[in-house]
Amino acid sequence: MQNKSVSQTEENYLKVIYKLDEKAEGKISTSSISEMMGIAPASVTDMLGKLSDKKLISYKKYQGVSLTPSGRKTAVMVIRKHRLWEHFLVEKLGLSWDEVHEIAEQLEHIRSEKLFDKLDAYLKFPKFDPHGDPIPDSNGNFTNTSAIPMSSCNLNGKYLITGVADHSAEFLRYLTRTGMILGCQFTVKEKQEYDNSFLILKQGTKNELAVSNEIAKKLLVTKARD
Amino acid sequence: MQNKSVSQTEENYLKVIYKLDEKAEGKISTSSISEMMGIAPASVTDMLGKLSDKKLISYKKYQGVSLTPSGRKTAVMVIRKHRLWEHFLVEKLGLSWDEVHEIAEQLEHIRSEKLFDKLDAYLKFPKFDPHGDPIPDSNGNFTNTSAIPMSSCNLNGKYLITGVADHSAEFLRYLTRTGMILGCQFTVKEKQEYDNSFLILKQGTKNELAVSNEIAKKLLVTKARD
DNA sequence: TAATTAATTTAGACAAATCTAAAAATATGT
DNA sequence: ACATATTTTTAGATTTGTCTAAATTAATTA
Repeated sequence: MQNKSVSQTEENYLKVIYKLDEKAEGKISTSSISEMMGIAPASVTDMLGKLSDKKLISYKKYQGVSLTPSGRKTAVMVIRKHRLWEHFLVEKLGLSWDEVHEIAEQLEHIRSEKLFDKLDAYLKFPKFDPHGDPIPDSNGNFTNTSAIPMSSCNLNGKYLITGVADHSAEFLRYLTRTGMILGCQFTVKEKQEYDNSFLILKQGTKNELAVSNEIAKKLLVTKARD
Repeated sequence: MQNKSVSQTEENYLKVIYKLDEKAEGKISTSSISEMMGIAPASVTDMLGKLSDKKLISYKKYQGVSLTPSGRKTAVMVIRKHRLWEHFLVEKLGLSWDEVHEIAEQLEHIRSEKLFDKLDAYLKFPKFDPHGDPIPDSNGNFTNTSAIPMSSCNLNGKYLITGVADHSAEFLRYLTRTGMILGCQFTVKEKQEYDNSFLILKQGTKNELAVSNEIAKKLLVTKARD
């Protein structure tokens, strides 16, 4: 009953299933996986059979899939590697947060326990990646955060930007341009009724900044003490 | 006339062809590639056809192969990536020189110009990897060295260990155990006629060390000023 | 140089991961 | 609840990189 080896492709499927599970939008369907991966539904069905044979997912035809403990662990370890590399690329090599995802997609499949133990230590066991996503530790445990979407901030509340819900390069570059980067503190000055947009005042600045509801939904914040 | 994309597998073939070319043992044959890669000769023939179609090698049936400029460039860039990563793994992460090869074999296929520019700068543009092999710069130029095998050292000559001709983990661990690591300086005290072994005195030590011809052939040294 | 041996290539097959088109199962709407 | 629409699966094909066995070419040796 050995750990059968898991291919890169299989790792990618598990990662996507994990992410769909995390979103908790009910059943994980063949089509949702197909759509997220840009792969034909028939190909997904095929792979689900293989992952099921390897006991990485449980799968009944037409009924959607779920991760087994072993499949979940594999997925979490891929995510751990991805986020550790992203941290490295930004903090050590000085790449920007909008250009590390693609590179980390490649690096996340490197196989070497020891490498990742050493990398983790070298980076001082970071808890979060450059987008504010938690980095699971070597046992697969995540740090819990109480981040909420900016769209649910209270008037006059003081918050800290701690994450993003949209990882696209375009969105990240928009945030960089407007100075809404991780760690930035702000106070909600106004909440517009008609379009749910905000006027915020960033700490250390003078001019208020308008933030649309679209943007606010994609920004994750935590309450700062006033 | 675009750069067609080169698969990981193709990169590995080009790297092996490059290394066989470097050894300059005459014609690069199907069987030498087969042997070095542990892949059946028939499979190699097949791949040579593909590489030839892509103009990465020139290949006439039964006549052996040689790299085209484009194939050589690809090979050199793979070697550059491999050696940069090895340097990183040893100097930054603290892995030992006998355990980095396998990991670098995976890392050498990561695609991102920018990553390697940044990594190179981060490592301060190293000229040599942990085994003393030269790291080509971003234009593919190698630093020239005048290393010779230790087996051709002169009696009473003073030398510096600067490289290895055998990269196996076993050999590297043997060197580590006996303290014959890169940068170590020594003087040749005796040269045995009957077995071509040496007695050397390492700088800063008191006891002479016996080095068999087998070992001496696999150690690369440069003359030190006396 | 002719015969034998060795190296190389060809032919045909296979596994992994994908595709398209068609069939089957499930879900939806009046 | 039945007809229709959607989702999922099956079937069969394709590409890449590999294999073994057989055929062909080149090299060696008697």
